[in-house]
Amino acid sequence: MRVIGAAHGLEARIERALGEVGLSMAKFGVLSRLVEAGEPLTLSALADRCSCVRSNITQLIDRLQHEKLVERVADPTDRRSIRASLTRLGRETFERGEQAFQQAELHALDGLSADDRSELLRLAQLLENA
Amino acid sequence: MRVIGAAHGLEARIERALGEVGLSMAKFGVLSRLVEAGEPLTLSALADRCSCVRSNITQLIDRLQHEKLVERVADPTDRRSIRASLTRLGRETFERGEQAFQQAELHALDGLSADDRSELLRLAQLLENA
DNA sequence: ACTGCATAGTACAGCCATGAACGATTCGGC
DNA sequence: GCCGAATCGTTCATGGCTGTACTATGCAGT
Repeated sequence: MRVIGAAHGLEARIERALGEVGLSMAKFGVLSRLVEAGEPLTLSALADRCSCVRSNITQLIDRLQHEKLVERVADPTDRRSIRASLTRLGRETFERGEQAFQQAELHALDGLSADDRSELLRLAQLLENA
Repeated sequence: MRVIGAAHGLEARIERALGEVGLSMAKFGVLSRLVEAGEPLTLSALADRCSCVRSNITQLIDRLQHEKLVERVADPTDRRSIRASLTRLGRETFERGEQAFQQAELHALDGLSADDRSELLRLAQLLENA
């Protein structure tokens, strides 16, 4: 499936761009969800929004915490839960990642006309709901 | 990037289909290259054709060999090289994987018209060469 | 021949993702 | 109030992928 190969190429480009600020797609995804939520999120909530399993989030947060981009904070209303909270460094790193991401995105679509882009988006949505 | 999400969905479907004959995309890819080459390939050649690094092939072949789908055979002309050779079981498993793969591929594109499919292919190729 | 360099495969460490199993907590129904 | 079911996060095993080192071998050029 050629489509998959093309997508892998795209991913690699974005991954490379994010790599320059020390992020991966996975880490950037987590930071994005935290930023857009505007408040610390439960690890389960994070797993839902990242469309992955909870054990994956555990590891991702482990690494992000180790890099001081997020913190684990207790949830006062449910002692089972742990919330991931963005640190200042995390928020800053996200913003730099955002720049790199958008730049890579634009650069990747250089060769496509505006019509092509909207057509591509339409087909992608069609595929997802099939 | 919505396109990447759609591609992941596709991959998951194919992966599930291949799973029913005990294969993954990665393993199926290796078997495909061996079948299309028609002869045992060195691990480096395999890495080139699979567009991945050699250490990845080492592990993949480890697993395939463990499942008796391929064998490691010495290369008489270069004592550094090791060739991966399809077993009878490997060839049979590939053929069953081929069926599952094509079926999943067709099923995934159910919702697209013939025009949409060729358009999708065109855009994918455009993206790859950008 | 010998030395130096490229190549082949592997070992190892790390990242990302999954699924199964587990202890801790919460909650619903009785 | 108590018990069973659901939920929370973690751990472990497995698989796929990368990049870096390392050994063994081949291939110059001198």
